[in-house]
Parts: sequence; C-alpha cells; structure tokens
Amino acid sequence: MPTSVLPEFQQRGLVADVTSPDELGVHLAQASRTVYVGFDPTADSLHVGNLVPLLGLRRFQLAGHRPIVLVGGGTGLIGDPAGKTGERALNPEEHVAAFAERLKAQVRPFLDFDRGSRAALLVDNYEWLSKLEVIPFLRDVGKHFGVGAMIARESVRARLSTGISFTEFAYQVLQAYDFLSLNERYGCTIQMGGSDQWGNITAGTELIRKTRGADAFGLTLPLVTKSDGTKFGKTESGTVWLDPARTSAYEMYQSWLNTTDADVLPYLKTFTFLPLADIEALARRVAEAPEKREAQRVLAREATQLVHGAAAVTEAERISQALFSGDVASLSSRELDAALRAIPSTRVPAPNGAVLVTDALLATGLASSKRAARELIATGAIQVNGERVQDAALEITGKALIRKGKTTYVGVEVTPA
RNA sequence: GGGGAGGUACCCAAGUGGCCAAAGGGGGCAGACUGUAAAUCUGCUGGCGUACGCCUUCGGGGGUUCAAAUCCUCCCCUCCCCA
Repeated sequence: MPTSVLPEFQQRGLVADVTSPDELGVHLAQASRTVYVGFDPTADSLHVGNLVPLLGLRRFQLAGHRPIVLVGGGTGLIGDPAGKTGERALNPEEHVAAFAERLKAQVRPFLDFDRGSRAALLVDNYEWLSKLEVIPFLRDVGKHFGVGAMIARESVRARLSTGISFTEFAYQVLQAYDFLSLNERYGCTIQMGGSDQWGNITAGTELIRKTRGADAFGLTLPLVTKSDGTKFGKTESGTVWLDPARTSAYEMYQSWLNTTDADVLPYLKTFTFLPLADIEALARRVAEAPEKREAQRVLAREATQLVHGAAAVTEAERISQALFSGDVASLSSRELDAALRAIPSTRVPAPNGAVLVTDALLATGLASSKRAARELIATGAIQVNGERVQDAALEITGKALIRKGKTTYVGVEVTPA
C-alpha cells in the first residue's frame, strides 16, 4: 500500500517548497504515483549533492511509488541557467552523449528496476527533445508560456542584468515539456528537484494543467549547507564525486567522517535511510560524548555504503583506522599498498629513482611552490611513511605515503626514468 | 552625446615619486589546543634560492626620472549621474 512520503520528508527536513501540499498528500496516499527527477549530463559523474534528489526518489519507491530518473541528454545540450551566474559554453554533443551514458550507469544501483509496477524507469529526454520541430513546438508548446512569467523566474531574473542567451532562456520550456512528456507517457504527476529547480518545475506543472487540464505537483529539496558557510560537497581536493575513479570510497568516507557536529544530524536525515528514532538516539550520543563521533561514523558508513557498497566501506574503515591510529610506520607493505590505492597518488619520474621531499610535495600538489613546501616542512606539517620530516633535503624512493597536516594523505610512487 | 568615479596580489581594499613584493580585512594553508570537530590564539600566504639576495607583479602600450603602483601620454575596460 503506497503511503504519502510527505510527512517523512518534512520530518527529515527535506522539503524546501511544495505545490499544494495538502492535495499532494492526498494524491500520494490514494495510489501508487510516478515521480521524476532529472539530471543533466554536465560532467561524467554525479557528485554527493546529487544524492539528495536521487535518494529522494528511492524514498518514494520504498513508500510504494514509481521513480523515474531522467537523464538530460537533450537539455544538457542547452544549459540550465538556474543557479548559474553566467552563460555557459555549450558542451560538444559527443561529450554530452558520453556523459549521459555514464550517468545512466551510475544511477541504476540506487533504485530497484525490477519491482513490477513500481519498477524504476530510466529515460533520456534526448529521445523526444531531439525530434522536436520548431514550428509545431512554438505553436503547441510555446503558446502556453507568457514571457512575463518566464522572465520573473528567479533563474532568469538573476541573469537579466548580466546577460542570458535565448538558448538558456528557453531552457525552462524544455524542462516543462519533459514533465508534460512523462505525464503523457507514464502518468508521471510529480517532479522533484533541488530548490533552484522550483521555477523549472512549476513551469511544468502549469504546462500540464494548461494542455491537459490535469494536476501535477512539484517538490523541491533544500540545498544542503554547511554550518560554516562553505560549500557542501567540496573538500580541499575538490568535489566529492560518486564515481570511484574520481573520488575513492575512502575519500568519500573521510569527507563524511569530517562532518562537523552541527551538521551531522541533518546529514543523517538527508543522506541515510536510518529511522528517525535511530537518528534521535545518535543525537543524544553527540550531545553526551561528541568526541566519540559516533554519529559521524554512522553517517560515513551508511552514506558511503549507498554509493560504493558494503565491501568498500569495510575497506575504507580499515584504511582510516590504519592511517589515523597513529601508527602508520608499522603498516605492513600490504596495508600500505591498500592505502596507496585508496588515496590520490602521483607517479614521479626520477632518473636516479629518488626525489627530494620538496619536489614530491610539489608534484603531488600538496605544496604550490618549493618555498611553500619548505615552509610546510619547517612547521612540522609533513610526514613520510609515519615519520615527521625534519630535513627538506630528505629523498624519497619507491612508494611512499605522505601526510600533510592532520587529515591529508597522498601517495607518491617514484619511478625510474 | 555630456558629466563624474574607478581598474592594486585569490577576493575586498589602503597606498598618489624612493622607507612598496606593496597596510588592513577576508579567504586559504600550517602550528598550538582538541575529537581527523567547532571556536580561539600564533605563523605563513608572487616565484627562485638554506641565506645577504635576485626575478616578475599594481588594466595595456609608450614616456619623464638616478628611482614609478604613484608623474605625463595614448589605448582598453567597468560603474554612476544627466540626456
């Protein structure tokens, strides 16, 4: 029996905005519904921020509804102005197509595609958008859009003074058309997305109402924030991607583990499927013994597992234990190899098979210049294989584990030649 | 079209002939403290050199000067007011 997921979303703090909440609640409680989220292929991988709507879809499916993931092979060719401060360069078509294929593969594990009438669907809007013809499109779809309303949408309004091309201006019409298409094809009545998608989503609900006289709903999820004001989903080494080739399970595990106390409860609500009662229990543990970081550990385990699986979590935990137990020097060569595989590593060619630490720091990006590298060494920030480096003239050979400060580990492999 | 203000390092911003690689703040990195947290305090934050030092930088070009971010000149760009 399907249930309204709305109360759960609200309790978890996952509702930024929703169209006619009362009606949507009834709508969801009455029958199994179809809900969609779209991802435009702007890169070859999603990142942790994209987990919010993706897991949102899963919550809907667990509650008895049918999720659709739309990969924007078509809209990705146009460029969504929402949340952007300036016009984007158009990506080459072959890149967008390749990105789209990557995203499709990446998204599959998050949903159940074999569940009868509730089986998830994976669609690509290139399928229908690429077939549109200008004259019919402008007559049949464009006529329903008032330019006044289009301009009033935040995504456009924010760009009017700095400039927006007709191409990006038209984006909302395409997204609205997507919603309409899914409504016609699959009876999809709900679109979910990030809070910056509100305008695009309501464009769709209005289009459906005008052309089909049918109700459709929109639900936006809040932007995940960090209490210190910095951007969520970034670490010193950059974006936390879902693709293990870009961000290893260990790195993702670490990024969750380092969540500050003030953020960990909302993150548990957002990025895990733990019952709220369990999260409340963890909240008490945070209050009683914050230094144990139990909530952070649970968050790291649960969230990393959703993306990389249980085995990868076990590995990440083991490596974390080894690297942060304070006894790196005693790692077996086998453990060292495992750690080196899990962290970002750089090969440094050296004719005589040895490089100066300062050069290694430069090569791995830990230092931006030799002077900065010497500075790090002087302050005692650098350890190689668990030994604090005292002398900037130290040479590194073979494989080594370099630690900068407390939390940053990188690997180097010195290769002859 | 007329009038005004301004372009300084990652960002904001001071500096109007030498004491300026350039105040201050933010951001970033590191250290101390701690819990791989937050807050706080301290240091560093153009490049190369262990170092006295050298090289490159103040929108761009040209010039004056022993010496220019600072003066002159031309050009480019941004913002504001009036039309």
